[in-house]
Amino acid sequence: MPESTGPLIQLRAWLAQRELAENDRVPPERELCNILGVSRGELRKALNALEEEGVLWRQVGKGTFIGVRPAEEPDSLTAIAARSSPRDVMEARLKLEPLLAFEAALNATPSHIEDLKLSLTAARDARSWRHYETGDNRFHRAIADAGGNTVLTALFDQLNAIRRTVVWSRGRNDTGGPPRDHHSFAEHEAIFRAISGRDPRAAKMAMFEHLRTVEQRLLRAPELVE
Amino acid sequence: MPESTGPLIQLRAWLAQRELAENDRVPPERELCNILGVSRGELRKALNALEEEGVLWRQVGKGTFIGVRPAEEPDSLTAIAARSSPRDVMEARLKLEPLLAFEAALNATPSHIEDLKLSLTAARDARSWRHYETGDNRFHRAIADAGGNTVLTALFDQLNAIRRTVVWSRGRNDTGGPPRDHHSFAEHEAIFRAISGRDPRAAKMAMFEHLRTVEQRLLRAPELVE
DNA sequence: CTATCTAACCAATCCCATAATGGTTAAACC
DNA sequence: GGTTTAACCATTATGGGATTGGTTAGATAG
Repeated sequence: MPESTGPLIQLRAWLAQRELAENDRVPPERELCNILGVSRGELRKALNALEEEGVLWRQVGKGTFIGVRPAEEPDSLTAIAARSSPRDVMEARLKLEPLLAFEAALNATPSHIEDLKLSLTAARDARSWRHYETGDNRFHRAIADAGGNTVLTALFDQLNAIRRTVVWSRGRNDTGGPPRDHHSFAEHEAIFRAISGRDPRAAKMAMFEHLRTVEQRLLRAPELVE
Repeated sequence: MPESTGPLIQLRAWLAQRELAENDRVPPERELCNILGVSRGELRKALNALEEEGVLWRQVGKGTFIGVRPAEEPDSLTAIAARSSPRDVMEARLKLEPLLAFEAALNATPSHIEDLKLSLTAARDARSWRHYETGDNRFHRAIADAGGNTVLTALFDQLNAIRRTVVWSRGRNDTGGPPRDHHSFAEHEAIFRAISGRDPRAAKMAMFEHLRTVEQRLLRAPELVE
C-alpha cells in the first residue's frame, strides 16, 4: 500500500489543517481514532513516526503535545544539598562569586550601586546575627543582580539556596549581634569600593579574599559561618 | 503574672518533654489548645515567640514544624528561561564552563577520562545532528562531573537545562549529520587532551576557545547552535 | 475599659477518590 | 499474518472535602 493513503498521511493532513502552535495539545488517541476513522493501533504507529521526527511528544497520563519535549527539571535543591558538603558549597562560592563581582563592576547601574550601599549599612547596623545575615545575603545577591545577566543571577540564587540548606543546622546562639569590627565589614566595603569604582579585577580579587576569610572561619569554627 | 506560669513556659515544657527532632511536626494549634488547656489566642502568642526565636516555623495549610524554615525553591527553569536571551546563556557558559574544565583537569579519575573518551567518539560518529547533540551534551556534562564538586555539577545542570529551553526553537533540519571536519571535533579533542594530561590552565583555555567559536557561530547563524 | 476567650471565617495546603491518558497485551477477526 | 477491538496497567490530572495557620468580630469576664 502506498503511504499516500496510510494513516500517517491522514494524520499529517489533519495536523496541518489545524494550525498547531508549539506546546499545543493534540486530542487524546481514543478521540483521534474516531476523528480519523482509524484503529488505535494504526494511529499509534503514525504517532510514533511523528514523535521520532520530533514534531510532537507524548507522556503517559498527560497527553500528546506539539513540539519538542521540554527539558526535565534538574534535581531538587534538597536532593543536591543532601549529597553536598559545606566544603563543596564553599568551593563553588569561591569559583562563582568572584566572577559575579567582576561582572558587577562592569555593568552595575547607579540603582544597583545604591542597593549595594543600603545592604552594606543594613548588615553593619544589624542588632542580631539574624538581621546581619539578611543584610549579608542581600549584599551578595545585589552583586549578582548588578552583573546584569539573568542566567548568572539564577545560578547564584541556586547556589545560595543550596548553601542555606547545607549549613542549615548551624545553631548559632543569637545573643547580641556581630561586633563592630567583624571581619566582613571591611571586606564588604572593599568589594563595594571596587564595584562602584568600576574596577572589575579589584572587585574579583576583593570578593575572592573575602570568601577566603569566610572559608578560614568556617574551617576553624563550623558554627560561625560568616 | 510571672512568666513561669504563662503559656509560653507551659509550651516550652511540653516541647521539651517530647524529644523533638529537626523537621518534626508539632500538633495543630486546635489540638495543642486542648492538650495544654490554653486558649488559642494565648497559645498563638507563645508560638509566635518560639517562631521568632527560630525554634519552629509555621505555614498556613501545612502545619507547625521544629527547626528553621527550609529555603524556598528558586524560580523554575521555564521562568528563568523566559526572561533570558541566548546571549545571556552563552555568556554564562563562557564564564562557568572553563572553570569546570580547570577543575576536571585537577580531579578527574580514570573512570571520568574514559567517559569523556566515549562521549567524544559518540559525537564524532553521530549519524544525525540529534545524535551529535546527545554526545556533545554528554561530553560537557562529563567534564562538569569530573570536577568532583557536586554543587558545581548541579549548577552546570541548571545552566544546561536553561540553555536547552532557551534555544528550544532552533528548528535545525535534521538531514545528514555533522561533517567530518566540524569545528567542534578538534576543539573537543584539545579539551580532552588537556584534561587527561592534567593541565588545568590548558583545559580552561581550550574550553574558552571552544565556546568562543560556538558563540561566533551562534551570532552568524542562530539556527546552528553548535 | 482592657484583656481574654470563643466562634466563625479565610486562604493555602493536603488528601483521597475518580477520571483521563499513553502504553501494553490478548483474544477475535478478517 | 496482520488488523481490530477490548480490556488492563502505570502515570498524571482533577476536583471536592478536610485540615491548618492566620484573622476578625462579638461575647465574656476582671
